[in-house]
Amino acid sequence: MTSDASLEPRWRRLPEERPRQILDAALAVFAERGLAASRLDDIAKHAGLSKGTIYLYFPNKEELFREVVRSSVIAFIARAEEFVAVEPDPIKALERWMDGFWKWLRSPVFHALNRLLTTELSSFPDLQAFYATEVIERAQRLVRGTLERGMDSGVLRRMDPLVASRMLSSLFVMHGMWYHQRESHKSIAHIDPDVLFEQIRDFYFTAMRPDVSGASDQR
Amino acid sequence: MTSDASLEPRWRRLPEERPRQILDAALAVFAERGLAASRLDDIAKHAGLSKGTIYLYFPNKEELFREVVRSSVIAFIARAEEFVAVEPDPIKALERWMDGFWKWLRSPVFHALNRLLTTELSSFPDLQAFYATEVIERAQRLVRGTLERGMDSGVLRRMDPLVASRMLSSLFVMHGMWYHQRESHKSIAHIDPDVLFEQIRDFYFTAMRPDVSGASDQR
DNA sequence: CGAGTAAATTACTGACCAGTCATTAAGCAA
DNA sequence: TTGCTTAATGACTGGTCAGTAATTTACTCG
Repeated sequence: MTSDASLEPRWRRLPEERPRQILDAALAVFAERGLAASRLDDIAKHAGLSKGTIYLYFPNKEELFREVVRSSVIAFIARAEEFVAVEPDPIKALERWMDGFWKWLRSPVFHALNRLLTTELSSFPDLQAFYATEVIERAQRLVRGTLERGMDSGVLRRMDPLVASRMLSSLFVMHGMWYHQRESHKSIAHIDPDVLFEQIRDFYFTAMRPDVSGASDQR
Repeated sequence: MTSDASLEPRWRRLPEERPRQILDAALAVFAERGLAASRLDDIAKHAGLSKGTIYLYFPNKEELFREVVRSSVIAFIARAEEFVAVEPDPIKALERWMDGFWKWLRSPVFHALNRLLTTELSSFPDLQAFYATEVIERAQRLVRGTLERGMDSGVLRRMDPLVASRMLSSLFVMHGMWYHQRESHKSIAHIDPDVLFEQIRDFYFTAMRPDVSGASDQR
């Protein structure tokens, strides 16, 4: 309409930014419709590009998917590392982990990634292996270490730390998933996320409180 | 080859059994590939039929999917009802519920249904509503009642029973999901399901054991 | 400014698959 | 056995979409 608008180029050359844009758009679209139902044209439109452009940066749909998962998983690891405070008090360290974890679980990226992983991962053994070692085992090792410190110092009851870490994850991850499905989980829908967090945290620490006999320090 | 074989009809008329056969096959195929990636030809082959036959019993793919979910969910409810023992002792009642629930969670049907629900449910508001009221709320009400009885009689610590039931479900459902993803969850892979069950049950009951101080008031 | 090149677009093709329908065959009844 | 009903088949069609390639457009540098 105006001369300003007519001087604007229809599109710009941004080879540096394209991969990131495409991956972000692809994650969103894949998460909503699944791998098979996602059309490359939709991803392109979502990224404000044309389909052909995607093929300049990724060889095909499947490889784009691989890269989406890989990059998201790596982002998760990076973030997980942040949660791990260099905190001598194991209870405080756990609380910081829980807090960071809960924030992550409520993010759209977790929701998207989780949906993709639960459905498509079995078709991609390489991604599955990557996820198993680089996310699950790594995160578990991290939490387990803190839990062991808590048990050694007597602020947590003694039990298999691997089991203890699995229980912790169960509670948080499941609530994270429900949080994103509030439509079907009405009992969660109206509860403030922070309250939800406290419920989970308190429940866990109650389960882990030291045995009756040594009632020295309680949190 | 033999006269016996040549006398066998190429196919049989079984109008009574077809719908069930098709639904079973469809659940299996949908669960493995998702709605969009599942080909009607595959479902037909899986059921030992031709594609055309499916269209004699279901108007289209989407409606077949709806019916698959509906019938599976109804089967779940029926089964859930079985778990609820008419057991006066709330602890024993809970244990029976846990046992039945854990068996169900480990079944292929749960795995299939769960995958479908997490991915496709958002596109089917009617199914979502059905699932919310007929499964989640109903099951929750059931467990909550038993928990309340346990709290009243003093064998369980007092807390919001709705929260207590959510925590119970979290632990079991999440472990159920991991059980079906043992490939990615190596720490679970080598553990006997019964041991896993005991770990979850014990953890939960420890979390719910009555407070240290007031071990007196029993009714 | 052009001329060159790299980025992005768009129109196209071939494969795939949901849904249809004309044909075949099973089973039944007389 | 024959003829009728209807279950079941499978070849076919039309639309959709991944991937390609010819073309256009933005940018750069002499």
